[in-house]
Amino acid sequence: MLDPKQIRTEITVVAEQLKRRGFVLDVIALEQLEAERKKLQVRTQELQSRRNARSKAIGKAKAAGEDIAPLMAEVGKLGEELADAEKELVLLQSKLDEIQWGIPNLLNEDVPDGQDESANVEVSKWGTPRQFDFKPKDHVELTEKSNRLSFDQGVKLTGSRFVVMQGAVARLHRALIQFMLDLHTQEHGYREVYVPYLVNRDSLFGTGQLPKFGEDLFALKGENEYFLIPTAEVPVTNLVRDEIIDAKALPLKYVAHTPCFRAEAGSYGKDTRGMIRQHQFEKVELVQIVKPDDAWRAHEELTRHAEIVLEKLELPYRKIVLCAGDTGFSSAKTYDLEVWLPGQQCYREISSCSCFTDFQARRLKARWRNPESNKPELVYTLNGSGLAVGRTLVAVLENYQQADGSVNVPEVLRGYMGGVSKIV
RNA sequence: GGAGAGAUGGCCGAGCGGCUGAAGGCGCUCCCCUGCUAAGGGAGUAAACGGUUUGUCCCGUUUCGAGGGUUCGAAUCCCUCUCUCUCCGCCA
Repeated sequence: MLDPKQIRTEITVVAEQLKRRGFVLDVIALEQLEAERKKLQVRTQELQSRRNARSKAIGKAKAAGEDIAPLMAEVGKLGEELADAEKELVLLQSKLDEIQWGIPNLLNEDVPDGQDESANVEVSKWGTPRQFDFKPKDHVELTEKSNRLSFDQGVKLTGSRFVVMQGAVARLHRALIQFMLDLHTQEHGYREVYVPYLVNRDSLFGTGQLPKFGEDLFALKGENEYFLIPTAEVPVTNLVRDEIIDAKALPLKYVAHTPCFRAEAGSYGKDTRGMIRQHQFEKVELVQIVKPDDAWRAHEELTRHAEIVLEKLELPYRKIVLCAGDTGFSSAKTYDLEVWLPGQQCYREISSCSCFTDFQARRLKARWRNPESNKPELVYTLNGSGLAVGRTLVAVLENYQQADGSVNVPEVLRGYMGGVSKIV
């Protein structure tokens, strides 16, 4: 969430900035609620103060052996008045909270204007799409005969948008995960973490999935209110919830491999073919917790770490910066990496790297102790896919396919494949 | 699943109706002392929110796992929940 103080004191500036996203802030309603809040809070606190003073006086009088009856009578009415004021204040505050929790993050000034993905801006391009001397198949066709990628079996076991992998493809998928984890831990300085795949409401609130985007989540039935994680961002970033981190410990750099579960209500009809959009997929996620001053440098660095995965796999990609209207709710700036898919003859998103400034940290109460002020201040959080494994698998299959339907194994993965250089 | 114990500040840990926002210790900051190091002496050190000022000064409120209750007054008493630990059972 945004700083409530900022919303209060610079409401027109905030509203103006949010307009870039196409978000309309109801300034008048907010100002009115705020004025009421102020009045009520001051009144409530005044009543509390008087109640406290009276109660203290009763204590003293009692200790001195004086008659406390008159004091007791005086404080009686005060209590009722106070209870009413408190109730009203709580109600009002919850209204304000609801509005504030629904306001997206302010955008970094580098973010280009635009309403939707058509306005995203390409930043760079790496590699050149391979020229095939045959018509390249997409990953579905490629694996059809061998049944190494079976959407029918996924449907049988669960339903649409689930997949079963077998044999060499399943192994390639696992190899990708190992390769990514090793790269990030050994060369990029991340700490590997293993985290729960089920999280509670507080965690989802902390990273911003709740209360606004609950329909994208799978929730468990049962005694406890648990949700399947839509990304490792949720459990990993929540590691710092309610913590005050020593300045010397920053930056924290975590990498985690987890499955991700997304209901994505409303996405039906889009990407129905193949494993581009599944309810369950694997991802290797990078998370950084940094000092505010380091955030933008860290954002470039983290994005670079994701790019390197693609480069080592020799997969052509481009890097784009999302425009104002396409940038996610919690993010201040997002780069997407898009990999070339010969089967679709286009670039498709394979990584999304975002800087959330203090937006998540404020919800998380994630702070660090700034040695300059010696006071706790909010950290900045970042994350990015490094990479989405399912889509990387698709990219490898399609880019490394041969005319005979076999697939070469990328050089860097062969060690993870027991030396196998080709999947027949 | 059964039985018991517990949850207090950055950390450890006392308190068990008013004088406690909270003893003591550790850590941290500043100062003094000692030729480095080690040791020692002194002072300070919770957060959130609001008012006020925009001066990091002052005033107030809230917070001792969470929520409710008793009371003029709750860290302290009662109820519910969550979590942690110990023992037993079961289990990868």
